[in-house]
Amino acid sequence: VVSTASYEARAYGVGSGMPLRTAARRLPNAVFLPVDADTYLEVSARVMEVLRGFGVLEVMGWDEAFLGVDSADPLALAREIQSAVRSATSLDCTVGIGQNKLQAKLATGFGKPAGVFRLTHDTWFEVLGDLPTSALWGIGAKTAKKLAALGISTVNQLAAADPQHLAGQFGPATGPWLIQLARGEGNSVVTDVPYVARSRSRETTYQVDLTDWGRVREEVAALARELAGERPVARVVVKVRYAPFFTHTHGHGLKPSSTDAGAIEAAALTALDLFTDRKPVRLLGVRVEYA
DNA sequence: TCTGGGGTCCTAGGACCC
DNA sequence: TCTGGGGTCCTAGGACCC
Repeated sequence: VVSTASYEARAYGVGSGMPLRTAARRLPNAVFLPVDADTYLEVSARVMEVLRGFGVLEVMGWDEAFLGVDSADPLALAREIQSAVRSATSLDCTVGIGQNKLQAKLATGFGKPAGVFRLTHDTWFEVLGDLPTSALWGIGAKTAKKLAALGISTVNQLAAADPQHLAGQFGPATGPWLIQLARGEGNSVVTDVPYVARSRSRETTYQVDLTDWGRVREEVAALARELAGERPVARVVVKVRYAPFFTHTHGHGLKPSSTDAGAIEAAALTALDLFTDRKPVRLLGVRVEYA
């Protein structure tokens, strides 16, 4: 699928997640480039180093980070950051400014491409109030649809909703959290403490569906072995996507937890044994959860 | 439009215990 | 013989994000 697309390509309806076949049909003369993860990682590290010079940095991915800064003139600081990144890497970036991470994240969307945008508690509703709930960071297509069925379509409407009612519909944590989102309220703590992963996984979609279960076992064993490392594994979860795109998972705990590749492989195969369906397999995945 | 790979967090139901 | 109420843990699935 398409990882990302230039703004020129987006104008023709090509974007992230789209099957390459579809993209090629919409834009037959587009330039298609392979993913070059090593280069992205290297350039990302250079950008992050520049940003670290400006404040507390919380890295969110290859191309995104929160910077914790108090500034009397945040717009000027944003321009400074952009020119520092540009001179170090010749890359453009967008800076979103907010009074918390939610506001900064959403402001970034309004600043693209390569601009600066600022959101505050005072401007929140004026900018976002009439937008669909899916404009919020954390509300996707499914939740937006469910909210719409309850008569809640805009950010304003969600901000005015009853937390108890939404708790009943979405669960005790998620319901009230949705309303906080709509009010522009959220965490403003930016932290640079090194992130410790809860899990690691490997998965593969096969170009030709797997029909031989012996082969399925071999593939799962190989994926599991790739995940063995320094950290003790407490649980192994196997994912199987059958040809018609139905996906299921089964897991198996390791007691005691272990770093041993053989033990991790054995746990994966035990989990795989919980699958009894022998339909053609499109994807296999293994995830290890750390103690 | 026939749908990648790597993650996180929350929910609901069942098992089990007191 | 069948039963309440509360709590914790485990598991599979769902939703979302980069």
